[in-house]
Amino acid sequence: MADLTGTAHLLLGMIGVKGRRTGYEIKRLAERSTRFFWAASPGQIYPELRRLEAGGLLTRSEEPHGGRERNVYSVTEPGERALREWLTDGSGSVFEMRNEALLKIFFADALNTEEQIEVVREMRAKHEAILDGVRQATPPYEPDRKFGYISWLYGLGLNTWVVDWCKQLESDLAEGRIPFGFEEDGSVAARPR
Amino acid sequence: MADLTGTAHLLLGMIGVKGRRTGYEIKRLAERSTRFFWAASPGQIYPELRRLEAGGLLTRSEEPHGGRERNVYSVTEPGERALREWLTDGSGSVFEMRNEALLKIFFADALNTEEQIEVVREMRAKHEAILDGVRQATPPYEPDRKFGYISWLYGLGLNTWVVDWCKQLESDLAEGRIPFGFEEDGSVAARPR
DNA sequence: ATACTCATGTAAGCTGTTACATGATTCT
DNA sequence: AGAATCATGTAACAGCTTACATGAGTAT
Repeated sequence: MADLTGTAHLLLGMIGVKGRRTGYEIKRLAERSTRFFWAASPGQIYPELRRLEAGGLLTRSEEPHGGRERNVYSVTEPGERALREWLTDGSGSVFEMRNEALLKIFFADALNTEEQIEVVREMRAKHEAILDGVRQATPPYEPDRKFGYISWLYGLGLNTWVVDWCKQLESDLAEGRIPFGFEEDGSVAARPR
Repeated sequence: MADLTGTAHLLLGMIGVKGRRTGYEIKRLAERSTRFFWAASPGQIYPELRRLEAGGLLTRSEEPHGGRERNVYSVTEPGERALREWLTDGSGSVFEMRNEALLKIFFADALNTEEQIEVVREMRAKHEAILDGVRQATPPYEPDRKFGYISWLYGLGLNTWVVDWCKQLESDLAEGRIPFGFEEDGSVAARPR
């Protein structure tokens, strides 16, 4: 089977580590867990499940619920091997970020102080909203599945850090206490953080 | 002009806030500044500049350097308005993250302790590499452009936080000191971080 | 009866990347 | 002379999102 996409690894993991599942279940699971660091949309999930089935990494069993269609997927041996391989291959892993609010901050020299503060506030609001989402998605107690909880803690910690960073910057800007002063001699007087 | 893409805002900002520039200059600037939170590839930059010109937000002036083609772009009045509007519209801003190493951690229950630590180490290595890149891109002294420096500090701070988080988790795993214990009664004894 | 959730999927389109192509200039 | 950098661009493709379509079961 050719190179797997990000979504493929997500599906393989969800089914391989957490057990046999339908596309719908994975969709909901992803919405409340991996969404913040690895999003997956239904338009991607369903076709990818079929591809993985065609590639022999998953098997599908039709288990209708009444007259309602339902496809439950399980991992095959090759699928399990592919999953383990991915988890342990030490490959240079993808890390990407798109932060529009930070891009605005990058260009904020063009704004007055009021507006600058507003941009930072906007960024903080964004991450506070994410924090709300993370908190609502507190994982259930599963002693043999600690790593769901660990990555949840990451989301909590990271976004809290960002919110604090914004607060600090907001107050620095509001009180004219410019964060790190540029000295007359050209040196940068970095404020310890 | 229709809704602007992310790249369009980047270009508008680079030219509008930092002054008239060629596509090549923007490409290099983005590589050492916005890359970490808003990437842009040449295959996107050049066509988008042309689109913005066609839309009347930029003007192009041909200024060949010897026999070497060179297009310098400046912001028009509508372009400046569009830039200001974007910077101050308080729109719900994009924040996206794709963190493959964290996805592996999410599924790490399927691994043994050795392998789990290795996955975390991988994640740390990634962010240490990013930190190197950020440090090498230390912005120059520009007293009237503090916000380039501020967003640089963000990159420094954020990635340092992640590296520390990984270190903590690694040692917790290595010393069998499992981070936050699940108690017999089902409660979670969260270790303060 | 109605709305919501379960459940699966497709089609169109957007955004972006990678790889390639071209050619001039400058540095070593 | 050769390598690196300046400079612009295109073509193909990958990946993902949005919106739509369909229909059955369940709760109010």
